[in-house]
Amino acid sequence: MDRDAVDMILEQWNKERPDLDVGSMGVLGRLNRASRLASLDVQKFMNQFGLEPWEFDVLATLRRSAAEAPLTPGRLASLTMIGSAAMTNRVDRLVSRGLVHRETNPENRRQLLISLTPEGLAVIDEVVEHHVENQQKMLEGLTKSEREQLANLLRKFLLSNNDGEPS
Amino acid sequence: MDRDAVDMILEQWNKERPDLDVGSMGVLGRLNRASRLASLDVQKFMNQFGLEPWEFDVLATLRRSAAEAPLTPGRLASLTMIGSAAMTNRVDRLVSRGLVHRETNPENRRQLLISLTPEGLAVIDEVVEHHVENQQKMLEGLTKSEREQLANLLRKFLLSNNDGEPS
DNA sequence: TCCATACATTTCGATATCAAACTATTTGAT
DNA sequence: ATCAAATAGTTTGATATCGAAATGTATGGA
Repeated sequence: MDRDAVDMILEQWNKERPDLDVGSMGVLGRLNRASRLASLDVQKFMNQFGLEPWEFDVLATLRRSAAEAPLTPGRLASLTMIGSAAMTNRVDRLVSRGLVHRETNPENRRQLLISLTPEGLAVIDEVVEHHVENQQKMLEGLTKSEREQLANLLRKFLLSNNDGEPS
Repeated sequence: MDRDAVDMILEQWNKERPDLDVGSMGVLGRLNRASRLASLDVQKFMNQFGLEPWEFDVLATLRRSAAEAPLTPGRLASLTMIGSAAMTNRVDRLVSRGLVHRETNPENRRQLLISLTPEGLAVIDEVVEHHVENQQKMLEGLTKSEREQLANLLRKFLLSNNDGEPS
């Protein structure tokens, strides 16, 4: 197995601070870098479709939640793990692009209901297809069995650290 | 094995778009969530020491690079994976906190050399010790063997996607 | 009915980032 | 030696985010 950037960092620490056990840093450092790398790839990919990653995020969340849609801004915010203030901004722009609808809930006028327009539905249904293909390409360096191992280890990590499931 | 938030998302996709193979989304989605979770933990941890994560990042990079220090802002920026403009800002504030030194390189006056002050050295040497302990806690849910597997799988992912090693 | 309280969302102020423009210095070709 | 191109860092302007305060709406008890 070849060495990566994190191996070098750990080696530097071992030279400077041999008293530290940096094994965990090897895991969490790579977790960070891998996530960043994947995000950059997604960014480049989405831009080819004229979308920002956050736009894809919102549209995809609405699309896959069709069974419980329409969603409120608050629920959308918690599902996409951003604050409600940021979601106001996102919805604003998606509305002005004609991809989502924002209407007050007649049954509770404190709430707004956000739903995909026909245009938004068409966009997300098209893009998500290419998106999963692109994700498969990103993981081509791993065998099917390795991908499953990785998913299982990450799931275990998430569960053991109380990853907040969307309530 | 218990189910996590990503399992639910994949299930939603399977209901709405059974034609899509979302296996890879299971890997990359968890990668994102895990990285985010770890970052939030680090943020909370660092705040207990009166540091922001970005401050720790810069100090740690300088500390572990002692053999090749002092570093220029540009090199620091590339090692910490941010733009040079952001590094100008970071160094400004670390200087004003008295944790690093900024001086022009007499041998090439285009460059600046950034180095830890004695105070900065004391801070990072203290904090990094607790930091690795905290990281170990985060990974307590995995066995030693699982942690190694995870590191190896992530390394393979990084290498197969040309993770830019710091030149 | 009225009002205090709770809730959902938006607005505001502050922060950190990036890309592009700008300044200063060095290098290299003539 | 001179000047154009390359390099290093900073400044500027725009963007997205967050937490806290503000706005508007609903609920429940007196």
